[in-house]
Amino acid sequence: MLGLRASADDRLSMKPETKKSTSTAKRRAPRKDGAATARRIYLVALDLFQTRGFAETTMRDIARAAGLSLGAAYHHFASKDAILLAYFDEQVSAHEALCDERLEGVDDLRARLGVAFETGLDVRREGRALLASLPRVVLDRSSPASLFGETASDVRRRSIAIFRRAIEVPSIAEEIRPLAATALWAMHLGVLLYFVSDDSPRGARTEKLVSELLDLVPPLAMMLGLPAMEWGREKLVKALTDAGIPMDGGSVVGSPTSEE
Amino acid sequence: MLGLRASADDRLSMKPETKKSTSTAKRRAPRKDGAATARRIYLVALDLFQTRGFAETTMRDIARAAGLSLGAAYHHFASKDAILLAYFDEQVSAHEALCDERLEGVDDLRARLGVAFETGLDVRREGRALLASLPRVVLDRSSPASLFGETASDVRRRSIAIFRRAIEVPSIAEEIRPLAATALWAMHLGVLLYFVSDDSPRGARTEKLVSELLDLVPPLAMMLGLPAMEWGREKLVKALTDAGIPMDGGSVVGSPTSEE
DNA sequence: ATCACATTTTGAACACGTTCAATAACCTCT
DNA sequence: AGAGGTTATTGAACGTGTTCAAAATGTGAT
Repeated sequence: MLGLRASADDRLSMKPETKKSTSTAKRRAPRKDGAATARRIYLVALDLFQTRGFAETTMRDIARAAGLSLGAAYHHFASKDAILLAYFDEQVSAHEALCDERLEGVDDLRARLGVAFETGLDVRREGRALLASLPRVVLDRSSPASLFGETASDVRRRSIAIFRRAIEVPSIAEEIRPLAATALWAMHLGVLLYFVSDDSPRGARTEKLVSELLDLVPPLAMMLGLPAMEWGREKLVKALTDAGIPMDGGSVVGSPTSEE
Repeated sequence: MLGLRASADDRLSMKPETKKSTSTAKRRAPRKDGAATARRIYLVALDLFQTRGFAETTMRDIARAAGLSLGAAYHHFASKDAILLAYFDEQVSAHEALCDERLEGVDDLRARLGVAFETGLDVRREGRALLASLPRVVLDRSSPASLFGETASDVRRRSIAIFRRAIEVPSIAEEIRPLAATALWAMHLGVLLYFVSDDSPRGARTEKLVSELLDLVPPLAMMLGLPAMEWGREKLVKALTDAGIPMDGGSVVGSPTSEE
Protein backbone atom coordinates (compact mmCIF):
# COMPACT_ATOMS: atom_id res chain seq x y z
CA MET A 1 0.00 0.00 0.00
CA LEU A 2 2.96 2.21 0.37
CA GLY A 3 5.11 1.00 -2.44
CA LEU A 4 7.69 -0.70 -0.29
CA ARG A 5 10.30 -2.79 -1.95
CA ALA A 6 12.20 -5.78 -0.70
CA SER A 7 15.49 -4.11 -1.44
CA ALA A 8 14.97 -1.84 1.49
CA ASP A 9 15.17 -4.66 4.00
CA ASP A 10 18.83 -4.32 4.74
CA ARG A 11 18.34 -0.75 5.75
CA LEU A 12 15.50 -1.47 8.12
CA SER A 13 17.57 -2.55 11.08
CA MET A 14 19.74 0.30 12.21
CA LYS A 15 21.30 -1.23 15.29
CA PRO A 16 25.07 -1.15 15.23
CA GLU A 17 25.69 -4.52 16.85
CA THR A 18 23.76 -6.37 14.18
CA LYS A 19 26.78 -7.04 12.02
CA LYS A 20 29.33 -8.26 14.49
CA SER A 21 29.57 -12.00 13.98
CA THR A 22 31.48 -11.83 10.72
CA SER A 23 34.76 -12.84 12.30
CA THR A 24 35.29 -16.27 10.81
CA ALA A 25 33.78 -17.63 7.62
CA LYS A 26 30.77 -19.07 9.45
CA ARG A 27 27.52 -17.94 7.97
CA ARG A 28 24.66 -18.05 10.37
CA ALA A 29 21.29 -18.47 8.77
CA PRO A 30 18.68 -15.89 9.72
CA ARG A 31 16.94 -17.50 12.61
CA LYS A 32 13.25 -17.56 12.37
CA ASP A 33 11.93 -14.38 10.85
CA GLY A 34 13.82 -11.46 12.26
CA ALA A 35 13.59 -9.42 9.09
CA ALA A 36 9.95 -10.35 8.65
CA THR A 37 9.05 -9.05 12.08
CA ALA A 38 10.96 -5.86 11.46
CA ARG A 39 9.07 -5.41 8.24
CA ARG A 40 5.75 -6.01 9.99
CA ILE A 41 6.60 -3.39 12.59
CA TYR A 42 7.65 -1.05 9.84
CA LEU A 43 4.44 -1.41 7.86
CA VAL A 44 2.19 -1.19 10.88
CA ALA A 45 4.04 1.87 12.11
CA LEU A 46 3.77 3.69 8.79
CA ASP A 47 0.08 2.94 8.69
CA LEU A 48 -0.40 4.42 12.13
CA PHE A 49 1.79 7.41 11.30
CA GLN A 50 -0.30 8.18 8.24
CA THR A 51 -3.57 7.81 10.11
CA ARG A 52 -2.90 9.53 13.40
CA GLY A 53 0.29 11.42 12.72
CA PHE A 54 3.83 10.76 13.83
CA ALA A 55 3.79 12.49 17.19
CA GLU A 56 0.39 11.04 18.07
CA THR A 57 1.49 7.47 17.48
CA THR A 58 3.24 5.90 20.45
CA MET A 59 5.74 3.09 20.37
CA ARG A 60 3.31 1.15 22.54
CA ASP A 61 0.65 1.57 19.87
CA ILE A 62 3.03 0.24 17.26
CA ALA A 63 4.06 -2.72 19.36
CA ARG A 64 0.46 -3.58 20.16
CA ALA A 65 -0.66 -3.29 16.55
CA ALA A 66 2.23 -5.50 15.48
CA GLY A 67 1.41 -8.06 18.15
CA LEU A 68 4.59 -7.61 20.10
CA SER A 69 5.79 -6.29 23.37
CA LEU A 70 7.30 -2.84 23.62
CA GLY A 71 10.78 -4.16 24.21
CA ALA A 72 10.60 -6.40 21.17
CA ALA A 73 9.82 -3.43 18.96
CA TYR A 74 12.93 -1.72 20.27
CA HIS A 75 14.92 -4.79 19.43
CA HIS A 76 14.17 -4.23 15.77
CA PHE A 77 14.30 -0.47 15.66
CA ALA A 78 16.69 1.51 17.77
CA SER A 79 14.24 4.37 18.10
CA LYS A 80 10.98 5.77 16.85
CA ASP A 81 12.90 8.11 14.61
CA ALA A 82 14.67 5.15 13.05
CA ILE A 83 11.37 3.88 11.66
CA LEU A 84 10.69 7.23 10.06
CA LEU A 85 14.22 7.34 8.79
CA ALA A 86 13.79 3.98 7.10
CA TYR A 87 10.77 5.41 5.34
CA PHE A 88 12.64 8.44 4.07
CA ASP A 89 15.43 6.16 2.98
CA GLU A 90 12.98 4.08 1.04
CA GLN A 91 11.51 7.15 -0.58
CA VAL A 92 14.93 8.16 -1.80
CA SER A 93 15.43 4.69 -3.22
CA ALA A 94 12.13 4.92 -5.03
CA HIS A 95 13.06 8.35 -6.29
CA GLU A 96 16.38 7.04 -7.58
CA ALA A 97 14.79 4.17 -9.46
CA LEU A 98 11.88 6.08 -10.93
CA CYS A 99 13.95 9.06 -11.93
CA ASP A 100 16.71 7.07 -13.59
CA GLU A 101 14.11 5.10 -15.50
CA ARG A 102 12.26 8.12 -16.83
CA LEU A 103 15.47 9.95 -17.55
CA GLU A 104 16.37 7.39 -20.18
CA GLY A 105 16.59 9.01 -23.60
CA VAL A 106 15.72 12.50 -22.38
CA ASP A 107 18.37 14.99 -23.45
CA ASP A 108 16.99 18.46 -22.87
CA LEU A 109 18.13 20.01 -19.61
CA ARG A 110 14.78 21.50 -18.71
CA ALA A 111 13.05 18.21 -19.39
CA ARG A 112 15.57 16.30 -17.29
CA LEU A 113 15.10 18.67 -14.39
CA GLY A 114 11.37 18.26 -14.75
CA VAL A 115 11.73 14.50 -14.46
CA ALA A 116 13.97 14.75 -11.41
CA PHE A 117 11.59 17.04 -9.57
CA GLU A 118 8.35 15.42 -10.72
CA THR A 119 9.45 11.95 -9.71
CA GLY A 120 10.54 13.35 -6.39
CA LEU A 121 7.00 14.55 -5.79
CA ASP A 122 5.39 11.41 -7.23
CA VAL A 123 7.25 9.18 -4.85
CA ARG A 124 6.23 11.21 -1.83
CA ARG A 125 2.66 12.00 -2.75
CA GLU A 126 1.04 9.28 -0.66
CA GLY A 127 3.11 9.97 2.39
CA ARG A 128 2.93 13.70 2.11
CA ALA A 129 1.62 14.33 5.61
CA LEU A 130 4.35 12.21 7.10
CA LEU A 131 6.92 14.38 5.44
CA ALA A 132 6.16 17.11 7.94
CA SER A 133 8.11 15.18 10.56
CA LEU A 134 11.21 15.19 8.41
CA PRO A 135 12.74 18.41 9.67
CA ARG A 136 12.78 17.22 13.24
CA VAL A 137 14.52 14.01 12.35
CA VAL A 138 16.83 15.40 9.75
CA LEU A 139 17.98 18.54 11.47
CA ASP A 140 18.24 17.52 15.08
CA ARG A 141 21.87 16.79 15.79
CA SER A 142 21.27 15.53 19.32
CA SER A 143 19.15 12.58 18.34
CA PRO A 144 21.39 9.58 17.76
CA ALA A 145 19.16 8.14 15.06
CA SER A 146 19.16 11.40 13.23
CA LEU A 147 21.25 12.24 10.26
CA PHE A 148 23.16 15.50 9.87
CA GLY A 149 26.24 13.73 11.13
CA GLU A 150 27.22 10.42 9.71
CA THR A 151 24.41 8.09 10.65
CA ALA A 152 22.50 8.70 7.50
CA SER A 153 24.50 11.06 5.36
CA ASP A 154 23.95 8.24 2.93
CA VAL A 155 20.41 9.37 2.26
CA ARG A 156 21.63 12.88 1.63
CA ARG A 157 24.40 11.75 -0.64
CA ARG A 158 22.17 9.57 -2.74
CA SER A 159 19.56 12.26 -2.96
CA ILE A 160 22.09 14.76 -4.25
CA ALA A 161 23.42 12.18 -6.69
CA ILE A 162 19.99 11.99 -8.30
CA PHE A 163 20.22 15.62 -9.29
CA ARG A 164 23.79 15.21 -10.31
CA ARG A 165 22.80 12.62 -12.86
CA ALA A 166 19.95 14.81 -14.04
CA ILE A 167 22.27 17.62 -15.04
CA GLU A 168 24.75 15.51 -16.93
CA VAL A 169 24.26 17.30 -20.19
CA PRO A 170 26.80 19.10 -22.38
CA SER A 171 25.40 22.53 -21.57
CA ILE A 172 26.41 22.17 -17.93
CA ALA A 173 30.16 22.30 -17.54
CA GLU A 174 31.77 19.48 -15.61
CA GLU A 175 33.31 21.65 -12.96
CA ILE A 176 30.13 23.26 -11.79
CA ARG A 177 28.06 20.09 -11.69
CA PRO A 178 28.74 19.30 -8.04
CA LEU A 179 27.77 22.80 -7.05
CA ALA A 180 24.72 22.83 -9.29
CA ALA A 181 23.57 19.45 -8.04
CA THR A 182 23.77 20.56 -4.43
CA ALA A 183 21.93 23.76 -5.24
CA LEU A 184 19.16 21.84 -6.97
CA TRP A 185 18.94 19.45 -4.06
CA ALA A 186 18.52 22.36 -1.69
CA MET A 187 15.82 23.74 -3.96
CA HIS A 188 14.20 20.34 -3.94
CA LEU A 189 14.17 20.35 -0.15
CA GLY A 190 12.46 23.71 -0.19
CA VAL A 191 9.89 22.38 -2.62
CA LEU A 192 9.19 19.42 -0.37
CA LEU A 193 8.73 21.77 2.54
CA TYR A 194 6.11 23.59 0.53
CA PHE A 195 4.62 20.31 -0.62
CA VAL A 196 3.84 19.32 2.93
CA SER A 197 1.37 22.10 3.52
CA ASP A 198 -0.01 22.23 0.02
CA ASP A 199 -3.58 20.98 0.21
CA SER A 200 -4.51 21.54 -3.43
CA PRO A 201 -5.92 18.39 -5.10
CA ARG A 202 -2.81 16.35 -5.74
CA GLY A 203 -0.31 18.97 -4.86
CA ALA A 204 -1.08 20.77 -8.10
CA ARG A 205 0.04 24.02 -6.58
CA THR A 206 3.46 22.60 -5.86
CA GLU A 207 3.65 21.20 -9.39
CA LYS A 208 3.02 24.63 -10.81
CA LEU A 209 5.60 26.24 -8.55
CA VAL A 210 8.17 23.66 -9.55
CA SER A 211 7.45 24.12 -13.21
CA GLU A 212 7.87 27.87 -13.10
CA LEU A 213 10.99 27.70 -10.99
CA LEU A 214 12.59 25.14 -13.27
CA ASP A 215 11.95 27.34 -16.29
CA LEU A 216 14.46 29.72 -14.79
CA VAL A 217 17.23 27.21 -14.33
CA PRO A 218 18.46 26.65 -17.91
CA PRO A 219 18.78 30.38 -18.69
CA LEU A 220 20.50 30.86 -15.35
CA ALA A 221 22.89 28.01 -16.06
CA MET A 222 23.63 29.43 -19.47
CA MET A 223 24.44 32.77 -17.91
CA LEU A 224 26.68 31.26 -15.30
CA GLY A 225 28.48 29.38 -18.03
CA LEU A 226 29.45 32.64 -19.71
CA PRO A 227 33.16 33.49 -19.69
CA ALA A 228 32.39 36.78 -17.98
CA MET A 229 31.15 34.82 -15.01
CA GLU A 230 34.32 32.93 -14.46
CA TRP A 231 35.52 35.13 -11.64
CA GLY A 232 32.32 34.65 -9.70
CA ARG A 233 32.20 30.92 -10.26
CA GLU A 234 35.75 30.39 -9.11
CA LYS A 235 35.35 32.62 -6.10
CA LEU A 236 32.17 30.87 -5.02
CA VAL A 237 33.61 27.39 -5.33
CA LYS A 238 36.79 28.47 -3.57
CA ALA A 239 34.91 30.08 -0.72
CA LEU A 240 32.83 26.98 -0.12
CA THR A 241 35.71 24.52 -0.33
CA ASP A 242 37.89 26.74 1.85
CA ALA A 243 35.13 26.62 4.41
CA GLY A 244 35.23 22.85 4.30
CA ILE A 245 31.88 22.45 2.66
CA PRO A 246 32.28 19.68 0.12
CA MET A 247 29.82 19.70 -2.68
CA ASP A 248 29.35 15.97 -2.88
CA GLY A 249 26.88 15.70 -0.06
CA GLY A 250 29.31 14.33 2.49
CA SER A 251 28.39 16.97 4.99
CA VAL A 252 25.97 19.78 4.50
CA VAL A 253 27.08 22.26 7.09
CA GLY A 254 30.58 20.94 7.22
CA SER A 255 31.88 20.92 10.76
CA PRO A 256 35.53 21.68 10.03
CA THR A 257 37.11 19.31 12.52
CA SER A 258 34.96 16.56 13.91
CA GLU A 259 34.00 15.25 10.51
CA GLU A 260 36.46 12.64 9.38
CA MET B 1 26.45 37.70 31.43
CA LEU B 2 24.44 37.02 28.36
CA GLY B 3 23.65 40.51 27.28
CA LEU B 4 20.01 40.40 28.22
CA ARG B 5 18.04 43.57 28.14
CA ALA B 6 15.04 44.63 30.11
CA SER B 7 13.04 45.28 26.98
CA ALA B 8 12.69 41.57 26.47
CA ASP B 9 10.56 41.11 29.56
CA ASP B 10 7.25 41.37 27.81
CA ARG B 11 8.20 38.54 25.52
CA LEU B 12 9.26 36.23 28.28
CA SER B 13 5.84 35.00 29.26
CA MET B 14 4.29 33.22 26.34
CA LYS B 15 1.13 31.94 27.93
CA PRO B 16 -2.00 33.10 26.13
CA GLU B 17 -4.22 33.64 29.17
CA THR B 18 -1.86 36.14 30.74
CA LYS B 19 -3.48 39.17 29.21
CA LYS B 20 -7.16 38.59 29.83
CA SER B 21 -8.18 40.90 32.65
CA THR B 22 -8.19 44.07 30.60
CA SER B 23 -11.97 44.28 30.43
CA THR B 24 -12.72 47.37 32.55
CA ALA B 25 -10.40 50.27 33.24
CA LYS B 26 -9.22 48.77 36.52
CA ARG B 27 -5.49 48.54 36.62
CA ARG B 28 -4.29 45.78 38.84
CA ALA B 29 -0.79 46.32 40.10
CA PRO B 30 1.62 43.52 39.28
CA ARG B 31 1.39 41.37 42.35
CA LYS B 32 4.65 40.51 43.83
CA ASP B 33 7.26 39.72 41.29
CA GLY B 34 5.82 37.64 38.53
CA ALA B 35 8.07 39.06 35.85
CA ALA B 36 11.07 38.92 38.15
CA THR B 37 10.58 35.21 38.77
CA ALA B 38 10.20 34.58 35.08
CA ARG B 39 13.43 36.42 34.47
CA ARG B 40 15.20 34.43 37.15
CA ILE B 41 14.04 31.18 35.56
CA TYR B 42 15.12 32.48 32.19
CA LEU B 43 18.62 33.39 33.29
CA VAL B 44 19.17 30.23 35.28
CA ALA B 45 17.92 28.13 32.39
CA LEU B 46 20.22 29.79 29.86
CA ASP B 47 23.15 29.26 32.17
CA LEU B 48 22.36 25.58 32.45
CA PHE B 49 21.77 25.27 28.71
CA GLN B 50 25.16 26.77 27.98
CA THR B 51 26.91 24.58 30.50
CA ARG B 52 25.33 21.20 30.00
CA GLY B 53 23.53 21.62 26.72
CA PHE B 54 19.84 22.01 25.96
CA ALA B 55 18.81 18.36 25.81
CA GLU B 56 20.82 17.49 28.89
CA THR B 57 19.16 20.13 31.03
CA THR B 58 15.88 19.04 32.55
CA MET B 59 13.01 21.25 33.59
CA ARG B 60 13.49 19.87 37.08
CA ASP B 61 17.07 21.09 37.05
CA ILE B 62 15.91 24.53 36.03
CA ALA B 63 13.22 24.67 38.68
CA ARG B 64 15.60 23.52 41.39
CA ALA B 65 18.30 25.99 40.37
CA ALA B 66 15.76 28.78 40.37
CA GLY B 67 14.45 27.75 43.78
CA LEU B 68 10.99 26.81 42.61
CA SER B 69 8.86 23.76 42.17
CA LEU B 70 8.48 22.16 38.79
CA GLY B 71 4.91 23.32 38.35
CA ALA B 72 5.84 26.89 39.16
CA ALA B 73 8.38 26.92 36.35
CA TYR B 74 5.65 25.80 33.98
CA HIS B 75 3.48 28.62 35.17
CA HIS B 76 5.98 31.10 33.78
CA PHE B 77 7.01 29.25 30.66
CA ALA B 78 4.59 27.14 28.70
CA SER B 79 7.32 24.73 27.68
CA LYS B 80 11.02 24.12 27.66
CA ASP B 81 11.15 25.25 24.06
CA ALA B 82 9.54 28.52 25.04
CA ILE B 83 12.58 29.42 27.13
CA LEU B 84 14.85 28.79 24.19
CA LEU B 85 12.52 30.73 21.97
CA ALA B 86 12.70 33.73 24.27
CA TYR B 87 16.45 33.59 23.92
CA PHE B 88 16.33 33.55 20.15
CA ASP B 89 13.87 36.38 20.26
CA GLU B 90 16.22 38.37 22.38
CA GLN B 91 19.08 37.69 20.03
CA VAL B 92 17.08 39.08 17.16
CA SER B 93 16.35 42.18 19.20
CA ALA B 94 20.02 42.63 19.92
CA HIS B 95 20.80 42.11 16.26
CA GLU B 96 18.25 44.73 15.29
CA ALA B 97 19.65 47.32 17.66
CA LEU B 98 23.32 46.71 16.97
CA CYS B 99 22.88 46.53 13.23
CA ASP B 100 20.79 49.68 12.93
CA GLU B 101 23.31 51.52 15.04
CA ARG B 102 26.32 50.53 13.01
CA LEU B 103 24.49 51.02 9.74
CA GLU B 104 24.26 54.73 10.45
CA GLY B 105 26.12 56.70 7.79
CA VAL B 106 27.26 53.66 5.83
CA ASP B 107 26.25 53.93 2.19
CA ASP B 108 28.10 51.26 0.26
CA LEU B 109 26.07 48.13 -0.34
CA ARG B 110 28.88 45.69 0.36
CA ALA B 111 29.71 47.51 3.59
CA ARG B 112 26.09 47.50 4.69
CA LEU B 113 25.79 43.78 4.06
CA GLY B 114 28.96 43.27 6.03
CA VAL B 115 27.46 45.12 8.97
CA ALA B 116 24.24 43.14 8.83
CA PHE B 117 26.00 39.79 8.78
CA GLU B 118 28.80 40.68 11.19
CA THR B 119 26.44 42.00 13.83
CA GLY B 120 24.36 38.88 13.39
CA LEU B 121 27.38 36.81 14.32
CA ASP B 122 28.53 39.17 17.07
CA VAL B 123 25.25 38.94 18.85
CA ARG B 124 25.26 35.16 18.79
CA ARG B 125 28.89 34.49 19.49
CA GLU B 126 28.51 33.81 23.19
CA GLY B 127 25.55 31.56 22.78
CA ARG B 128 26.86 29.76 19.77
CA ALA B 129 26.53 26.27 21.16
CA LEU B 130 22.95 26.90 22.12
CA LEU B 131 22.16 27.79 18.56
CA ALA B 132 22.41 24.13 17.63
CA SER B 133 19.00 23.56 19.20
CA LEU B 134 17.42 26.12 16.94
CA PRO B 135 16.47 23.83 14.08
CA ARG B 136 14.43 21.60 16.33
CA VAL B 137 12.50 24.47 17.76
CA VAL B 138 12.17 26.46 14.60
CA LEU B 139 11.26 23.74 12.18
CA ASP B 140 9.05 21.46 14.17
CA ARG B 141 5.47 22.27 13.34
CA SER B 142 3.95 19.92 15.89
CA SER B 143 5.36 21.68 18.92
CA PRO B 144 2.91 24.34 20.07
CA ALA B 145 5.61 26.66 21.32
CA SER B 146 7.45 26.41 18.07
CA LEU B 147 7.37 28.95 15.31
CA PHE B 148 6.89 28.03 11.67
CA GLY B 149 3.22 28.82 12.01
CA GLU B 150 2.08 31.96 13.73
CA THR B 151 3.36 31.65 17.27
CA ALA B 152 6.60 33.37 16.54
CA SER B 153 6.55 34.44 12.94
CA ASP B 154 7.32 37.74 14.60
CA VAL B 155 10.93 36.72 15.11
CA ARG B 156 11.21 35.72 11.47
CA ARG B 157 9.62 38.90 10.25
CA ARG B 158 11.87 41.14 12.30
CA SER B 159 14.91 39.20 11.27
CA ILE B 160 14.10 39.62 7.60
CA ALA B 161 13.40 43.29 8.16
CA ILE B 162 16.97 43.76 9.34
CA PHE B 163 18.27 42.72 5.95
CA ARG B 164 15.64 44.74 4.22
CA ARG B 165 16.94 47.88 5.86
CA ALA B 166 20.49 46.87 5.01
CA ILE B 167 19.79 46.85 1.29
CA GLU B 168 17.99 50.15 1.14
CA VAL B 169 20.44 51.70 -1.27
CA PRO B 170 19.83 53.22 -4.71
CA SER B 171 21.58 50.38 -6.51
CA ILE B 172 18.95 47.93 -5.36
CA ALA B 173 15.65 48.56 -7.10
CA GLU B 174 12.60 48.96 -4.90
CA GLU B 175 10.70 46.09 -6.40
CA ILE B 176 13.27 43.43 -5.75
CA ARG B 177 14.05 44.45 -2.22
CA PRO B 178 11.57 42.11 -0.56
CA LEU B 179 12.90 39.21 -2.57
CA ALA B 180 16.51 40.15 -1.97
CA ALA B 181 15.94 40.60 1.76
CA THR B 182 14.40 37.17 2.09
CA ALA B 183 17.20 35.62 0.07
CA LEU B 184 19.79 37.27 2.29
CA TRP B 185 17.96 36.11 5.36
CA ALA B 186 18.01 32.55 4.09
CA MET B 187 21.70 32.92 3.42
CA HIS B 188 22.11 34.26 6.93
CA LEU B 189 20.37 31.17 8.30
CA GLY B 190 22.76 28.97 6.40
CA VAL B 191 25.67 30.92 7.79
CA LEU B 192 24.37 30.47 11.32
CA LEU B 193 24.07 26.76 10.71
CA TYR B 194 27.72 26.73 9.74
CA PHE B 195 28.59 28.96 12.67
CA VAL B 196 27.30 26.40 15.12
CA SER B 197 29.89 23.79 14.27
CA ASP B 198 32.72 26.19 13.55
CA ASP B 199 35.28 25.72 16.30
CA SER B 200 37.89 28.11 14.96
CA PRO B 201 38.97 30.73 17.54
CA ARG B 202 36.10 33.16 17.49
CA GLY B 203 34.32 31.76 14.53
CA ALA B 204 37.00 33.19 12.27
CA ARG B 205 36.24 30.58 9.67
CA THR B 206 32.64 31.67 9.48
CA GLU B 207 33.76 35.30 9.23
CA LYS B 208 35.88 34.46 6.24
CA LEU B 209 33.12 32.50 4.56
CA VAL B 210 30.70 35.37 5.07
CA SER B 211 33.16 37.87 3.71
CA GLU B 212 33.80 35.92 0.53
CA LEU B 213 30.15 35.19 -0.04
CA LEU B 214 29.17 38.80 0.44
CA ASP B 215 31.72 39.89 -2.14
CA LEU B 216 29.58 38.12 -4.68
CA VAL B 217 26.34 39.84 -3.80
CA PRO B 218 26.82 43.34 -5.23
CA PRO B 219 27.95 42.09 -8.66
CA LEU B 220 25.09 39.64 -8.63
CA ALA B 221 22.63 42.35 -7.71
CA MET B 222 24.00 44.55 -10.44
CA MET B 223 23.51 41.75 -12.95
CA LEU B 224 20.00 41.06 -11.82
CA GLY B 225 19.26 44.75 -12.15
CA LEU B 226 20.11 44.67 -15.84
CA PRO B 227 17.22 45.22 -18.23
CA ALA B 228 17.98 41.91 -19.90
CA MET B 229 17.09 40.20 -16.66
CA GLU B 230 13.63 41.64 -16.41
CA TRP B 231 11.92 38.54 -17.73
CA GLY B 232 13.56 36.34 -15.13
CA ARG B 233 12.89 38.72 -12.27
CA GLU B 234 9.24 39.06 -13.09
CA LYS B 235 8.77 35.36 -13.60
CA LEU B 236 10.44 34.53 -10.31
CA VAL B 237 8.43 37.00 -8.30
CA LYS B 238 5.22 35.90 -10.00
CA ALA B 239 5.92 32.22 -9.37
CA LEU B 240 6.52 32.81 -5.69
CA THR B 241 3.54 35.08 -5.13
CA ASP B 242 1.28 32.73 -7.13
CA ALA B 243 2.36 29.99 -4.81
CA GLY B 244 1.28 32.11 -1.86
CA ILE B 245 4.76 32.71 -0.59
CA PRO B 246 4.87 36.33 0.50
CA MET B 247 8.27 37.88 0.56
CA ASP B 248 7.77 39.86 3.74
CA GLY B 249 8.38 37.02 6.14
CA GLY B 250 4.78 36.38 7.02
CA SER B 251 5.12 32.73 6.25
CA VAL B 252 8.15 30.94 5.00
CA VAL B 253 6.72 27.88 3.42
CA GLY B 254 3.34 29.43 2.84
CA SER B 255 0.59 27.00 3.65
CA PRO B 256 -1.89 28.11 1.02
CA THR B 257 -5.05 27.89 3.12
CA SER B 258 -4.65 27.74 6.86
CA GLU B 259 -2.55 30.84 7.01
CA GLU B 260 -4.69 33.90 7.51
C1' DA C 1 -11.03 43.93 59.01
C1' DT C 2 -13.17 41.31 55.66
C1' DC C 3 -14.44 39.58 51.34
C1' DA C 4 -13.74 38.45 46.52
C1' DC C 5 -10.58 37.64 43.20
C1' DA C 6 -6.33 36.90 40.46
C1' DT C 7 -1.88 35.22 40.54
C1' DT C 8 1.65 32.14 42.20
C1' DT C 9 3.17 27.84 44.07
C1' DT C 10 2.96 23.10 45.11
C1' DG C 11 3.12 18.11 44.73
C1' DA C 12 1.37 14.41 42.61
C1' DA C 13 0.21 12.31 38.55
C1' DC C 14 0.25 10.96 33.44
C1' DA C 15 2.06 9.39 29.07
C1' DC C 16 5.78 8.99 26.58
C1' DG C 17 10.55 7.23 24.61
C1' DT C 18 13.99 4.38 26.02
C1' DT C 19 16.84 0.84 28.69
C1' DC C 20 17.80 -3.50 30.79
C1' DA C 21 18.22 -7.93 32.97
C1' DA C 22 16.07 -12.06 32.45
C1' DT C 23 13.96 -15.65 29.78
C1' DA C 24 12.46 -18.30 25.77
C1' DA C 25 13.26 -20.01 21.08
C1' DC C 26 16.24 -21.43 17.82
C1' DC C 27 20.54 -22.76 15.19
C1' DT C 28 25.05 -25.09 14.56
C1' DC C 29 28.65 -27.85 15.87
C1' DT C 30 30.25 -31.88 18.31
C1' DA D 1 21.18 -35.71 21.54
C1' DG D 2 23.27 -32.46 23.93
C1' DA D 3 26.15 -28.20 24.51
C1' DG D 4 27.23 -23.53 23.38
C1' DG D 5 25.94 -19.48 21.44
C1' DT D 6 22.96 -16.17 19.12
C1' DT D 7 18.72 -13.94 18.46
C1' DA D 8 13.89 -12.75 19.85
C1' DT D 9 10.84 -11.52 23.36
C1' DT D 10 9.19 -10.04 27.69
C1' DG D 11 7.85 -7.06 31.54
C1' DA D 12 9.28 -3.88 34.59
C1' DA D 13 11.66 0.17 35.39
C1' DC D 14 13.74 4.98 34.70
C1' DG D 15 13.76 9.77 33.53
C1' DT D 16 11.66 12.96 30.80
C1' DG D 17 8.22 16.96 29.41
C1' DT D 18 3.82 18.29 30.61
C1' DT D 19 -0.81 18.76 33.10
C1' DC D 20 -3.84 19.57 36.91
C1' DA D 21 -6.54 20.31 41.00
C1' DA D 22 -5.75 22.20 45.12
C1' DA D 23 -3.67 25.30 48.26
C1' DA D 24 -1.11 29.45 49.43
C1' DT D 25 -0.28 34.35 48.75
C1' DG D 26 -0.99 38.51 47.85
C1' DT D 27 -4.28 42.87 46.03
C1' DG D 28 -8.15 45.89 45.68
C1' DA D 29 -12.75 47.22 47.01
C1' DT D 30 -16.33 47.21 50.75
